[in-house]
Amino acid sequence: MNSVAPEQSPPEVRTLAERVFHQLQDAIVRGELAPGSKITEPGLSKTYGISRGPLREAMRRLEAHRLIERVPHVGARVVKLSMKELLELFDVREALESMAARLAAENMTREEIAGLREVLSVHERQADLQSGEAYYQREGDLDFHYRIVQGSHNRMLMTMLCDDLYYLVRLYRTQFSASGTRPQRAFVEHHRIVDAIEAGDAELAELLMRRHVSASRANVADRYAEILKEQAEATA
Amino acid sequence: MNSVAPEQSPPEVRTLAERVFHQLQDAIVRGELAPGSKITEPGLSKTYGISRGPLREAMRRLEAHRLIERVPHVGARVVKLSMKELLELFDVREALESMAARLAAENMTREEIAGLREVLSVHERQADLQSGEAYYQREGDLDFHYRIVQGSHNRMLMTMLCDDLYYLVRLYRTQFSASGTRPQRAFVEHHRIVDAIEAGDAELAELLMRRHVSASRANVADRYAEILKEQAEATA
DNA sequence: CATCCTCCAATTGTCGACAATTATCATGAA
DNA sequence: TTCATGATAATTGTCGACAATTGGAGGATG
Repeated sequence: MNSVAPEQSPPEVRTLAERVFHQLQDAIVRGELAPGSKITEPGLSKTYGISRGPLREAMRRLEAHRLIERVPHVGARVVKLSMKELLELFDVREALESMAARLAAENMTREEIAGLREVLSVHERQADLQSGEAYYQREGDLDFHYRIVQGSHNRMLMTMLCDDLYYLVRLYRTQFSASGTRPQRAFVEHHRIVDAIEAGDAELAELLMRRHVSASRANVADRYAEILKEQAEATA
Repeated sequence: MNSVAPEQSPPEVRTLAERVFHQLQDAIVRGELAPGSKITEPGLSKTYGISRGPLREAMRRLEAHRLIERVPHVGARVVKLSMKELLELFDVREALESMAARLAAENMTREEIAGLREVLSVHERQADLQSGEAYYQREGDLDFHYRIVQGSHNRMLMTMLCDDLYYLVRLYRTQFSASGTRPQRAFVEHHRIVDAIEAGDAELAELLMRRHVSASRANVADRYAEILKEQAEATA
């Protein structure tokens, strides 16, 4: 057991359209389909060996999940996150995930909390390993957030975060090749959040999660400012 | 000018699939398609005079917007909100709209604030009219929330709330025939929120919006508890 | 040389037909 | 009567072909 990425219970692949939807979703998030690149229906149709009917339905779902952008009679492109949009994403995450933490503190079962602690200990072991493997850390980070959202017992929140926003988060990580968020500091923050949840302190859990996401956002913004500065100096 | 319901800038009706999507969206929100009723593709295809291709794409969009629920090889039904799901919706709104109010306090322009005050004054005039017209009050309430979300200048938030959640809110209002939210109290709360936004007090705006949505949620929950109680007495 | 127009290839939008799956209902047995 | 069972009708999933729209190449014109 212990797959890093949380597995969907029913992968829902009973139809061609759903299968190709998941395949495309994966390809986009992994960066196999370059951000901003145009995707044509005949092209994908041949690549995946299906007709355009189911393909178009898959694309409609991708569009709804904000992974591609379509213009009528023109075509579709893989979404390309700007820094502005990335910061917007963080604001939305801050709002939703802090609410999730609050609800988790109120609703999580003992078993769920135990599972959450298990995730934490796995992360610590990885941190001890001096992991240069940023990938697993990143996925592990998402795993942590996943479980808290699940613990909120709010299906609407779960859908919004796990089915929609987290794919965008993954996409951002590949697009910006974002290696680092301060792992050690994040670990501490994760621990404190779990402590608050276990204590049933909803307000504190909410506040800590909010700071956690906000700090992550600030980190990204700072890194971006640095990059801009370096570029300016390079051209000068 | 001054349409109560905010008009989308480009109604995006360049294709059959989009037109029928909006038509169906409207029909569902208005209750013309009964909640929980099954909708078949041949049926709608004949009703709207289009083939099943574009219709299926429209249905995929409706599914993504949570207005219908589909099961592979079985069919689709108009969504029927349970009280549990309705309360979940309020939690999500509380998280997102309080964030929107905070951002609005930081980013709204003078013109936007003026427009917001205009909305308030329209509501007051309606309130003076002893309006039994709950409908306009409800739409006016959404208009108020719309403008604040717009004022956040966060496109992702705008899409989530205006394009997705607010249709569910409308749907709930028809399904539960929810006439009343404490209009007079809501007006006062609206005013205080605008005051905070105009003062640029992000924290206060956020807090007030949060309380506003939370109070609305509590109101719904109380009404529901009453109904349950009445039903229990009726059967007894 | 720049600008506009025309035509053409490619892509998207739409349609009707066929295949696969499911729900219904009638039939019969316990 | 009730339950299992199988045929049948209806609905969903998929496909290929045709129509409509777009973007660009190429040439004509100022």
